[in-house]
Amino acid sequence: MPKISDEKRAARRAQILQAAWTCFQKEGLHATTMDDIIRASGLSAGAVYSYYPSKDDLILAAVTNSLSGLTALIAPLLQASHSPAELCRRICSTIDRFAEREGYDLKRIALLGWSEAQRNERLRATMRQYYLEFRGALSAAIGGKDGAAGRDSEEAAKALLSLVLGYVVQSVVIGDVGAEDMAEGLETLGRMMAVR
Amino acid sequence: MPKISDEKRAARRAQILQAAWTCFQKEGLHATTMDDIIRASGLSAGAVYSYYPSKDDLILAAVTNSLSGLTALIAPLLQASHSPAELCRRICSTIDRFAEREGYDLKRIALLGWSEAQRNERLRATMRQYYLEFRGALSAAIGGKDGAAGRDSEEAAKALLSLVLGYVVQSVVIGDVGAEDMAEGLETLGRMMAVR
Amino acid sequence: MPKISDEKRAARRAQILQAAWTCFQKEGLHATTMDDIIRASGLSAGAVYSYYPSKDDLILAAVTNSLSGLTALIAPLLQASHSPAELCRRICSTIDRFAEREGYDLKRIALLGWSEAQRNERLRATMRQYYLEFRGALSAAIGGKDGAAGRDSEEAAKALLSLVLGYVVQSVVIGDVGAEDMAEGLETLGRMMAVR
Amino acid sequence: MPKISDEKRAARRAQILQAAWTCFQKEGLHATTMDDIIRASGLSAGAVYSYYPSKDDLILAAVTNSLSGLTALIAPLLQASHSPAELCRRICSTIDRFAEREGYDLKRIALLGWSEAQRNERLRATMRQYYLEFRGALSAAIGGKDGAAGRDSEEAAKALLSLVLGYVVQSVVIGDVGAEDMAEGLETLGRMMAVR
DNA sequence: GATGAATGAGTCTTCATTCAT
DNA sequence: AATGAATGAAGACTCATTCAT
Repeated sequence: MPKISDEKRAARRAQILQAAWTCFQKEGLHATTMDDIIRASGLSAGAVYSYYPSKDDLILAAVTNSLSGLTALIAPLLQASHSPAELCRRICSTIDRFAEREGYDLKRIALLGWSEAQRNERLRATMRQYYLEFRGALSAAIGGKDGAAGRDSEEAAKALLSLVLGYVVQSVVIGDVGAEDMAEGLETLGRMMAVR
Repeated sequence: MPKISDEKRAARRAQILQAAWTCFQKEGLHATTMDDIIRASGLSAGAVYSYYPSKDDLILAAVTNSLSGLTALIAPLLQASHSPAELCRRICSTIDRFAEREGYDLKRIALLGWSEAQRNERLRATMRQYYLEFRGALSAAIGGKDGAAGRDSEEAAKALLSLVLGYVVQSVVIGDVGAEDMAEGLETLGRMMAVR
Repeated sequence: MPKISDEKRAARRAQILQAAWTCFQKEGLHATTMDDIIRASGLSAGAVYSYYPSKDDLILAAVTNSLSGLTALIAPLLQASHSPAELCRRICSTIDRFAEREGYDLKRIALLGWSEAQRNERLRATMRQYYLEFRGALSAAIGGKDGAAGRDSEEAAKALLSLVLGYVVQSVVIGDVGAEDMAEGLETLGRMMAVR
Repeated sequence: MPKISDEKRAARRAQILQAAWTCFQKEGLHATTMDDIIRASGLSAGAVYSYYPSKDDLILAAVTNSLSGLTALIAPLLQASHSPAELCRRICSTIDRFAEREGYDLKRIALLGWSEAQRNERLRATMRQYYLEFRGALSAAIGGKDGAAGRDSEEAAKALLSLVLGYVVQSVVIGDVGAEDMAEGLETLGRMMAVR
């Protein structure tokens, strides 16, 4: 029987993760020092290190956690039957809503994560896996509609994922895009190609 | 060594930038030390610092330089009349080709830049400006075709840019996408929406 | 290492300050590197920096500390009633004695401090305040004797302070003066002026 | 026959020294970089180094030069017959006047020099020699009056020199003293001792 | 003689991590 | 289990001096 209950442990981990998130997104992954996180968490250095044995673990956990949090929110959207544009709009909106939570902006974390993934093997593998699964779900959601899964819906899912990822980039780097833009832009592009 | 010629100066700057690129993309922006760059450049610390007064300047120059190099390659594509899917394919292909140059991968630099832009004012402004102009050119290239500029082609350009940015992200983070996927995926999505 | 006691903290600060003093007076303020001090203190770089956040802080602390140490020694002299010459002799002797402590020469520190004060705002303010107070006490000690405070004793205090400061300079730069010289020199000057 | 005339050489040396003075007094001896001096002098690095082979030489030259400049101004005062107080007033006034010259404050240079002398053998020897001679002249000027040179006038000269040196320190560090204060303060002290 | 670009050892400081208490 | 003081290996940057042209 551990001296500390499992719930307590989980609560501590969440507390630390929350502090890390807040710091990471405010300062970036590298400009954030362990001391920043330690202070923000209200715990001692030793305590933080007993829960997360290194800064890299904390980064991995922060990214993983935010990714799976998002998945939970998006999964339901993929069950219903929507047009690609509608699906795109809903996914982007959901990301926006997720991003608005106190002290935590998923979009910024995402950009930080992609950057970090380039030199962090474990993080890269985790993110790769996540995006692969997400894209698979996207493919199923699209392809399921007309039974024509396979190559076509794979490519469509890649394009759709790009729209979502590109939306995140534009939001953070340019800042003047909304979920509507993606959906309606996609429809316009569709019409332009149909005209031919 | 009396006054150095302007060409020589430019050559030195390029030499340093090349060294910085190589290191940045191999190690990431922060894991790369000035010492790495100095050693890779074959110059002394003082020499490097006399050309670029700080690491941040070097980062800004590396990103700016890669962005404008890309612009030069992409601009011609925007003059010809292509369908959105075709345009998308060509842009992505061009990025791929640009990325294949020795010791220099634009896509990775892009991800690093987006991440860094979040805490580097100057870099953020520079990138924002660049993407805004690129998207403007995209809008003109699309809208010009059927005379329907304005809101519609703005949104279409936003979607198209997302496709390209998302392509970059998927290339680096997942690694299994090609320019074809974006183009054909977009066409499939168009068909799916037309069917309705 | 859990919370350290206040005495221990103070002891550490003193230990570092002592190391700094020794180095400063041996090498001068700027020729002394933080590494010198760190090595002399027997602590690690991080430890030293956790007690004094910068080299400037260490300089300020070293000067302030030596000034206030001296004050404690001189204050009693100002209570008793002495002729100006006698007062001058006693102050200079006290400085000499203070200077003889192991690894610490107040006179040299003083010269270093005056020099540094010219480009260190905080140090300048601190020293100015100290000398002003010391001169005030001198004025009171002199003026109190014959009830003639005011302008006269102010000027006399300025002259007396000069005698002391000049004694410090001559001691360090020339090296052939003693407390006696100041006292008897002053008396001689007095006699020379009285004769007229 | 040198390629450059002797006058030209001397002019160049003076030009460099003037630049050095200005920088030294503005920034201090160590905060002034050779580059500062080089830029202020309007010459090239190589040129400056051909006239003064090191920064230490420049420091020594700047201090020596200012000391001998002062000597020239003070020497005449020592010829005339003045009371000690009067002599003190005149010397201090002369220093003040000397200090007011454009871009050059003797007092500040003096403090910098004393500090530097502690770790610069050559500078220390030079200054020591200068002050010894100055004090000798002082002793002669005082002692000459009543023919009683020797121990008494030696001590009186030491005290008088202290008055002057202390005046410089108080001027720079406190800032509220004038030549009058020294003279009248000395007279007051004399009277106070005579009363006894 | 003059130039100024280049050198590179040396400076101050930070910060992820450990471990004695 | 928890604490937080201590560690020390880097890191970014500077600057007196040199020497090829």
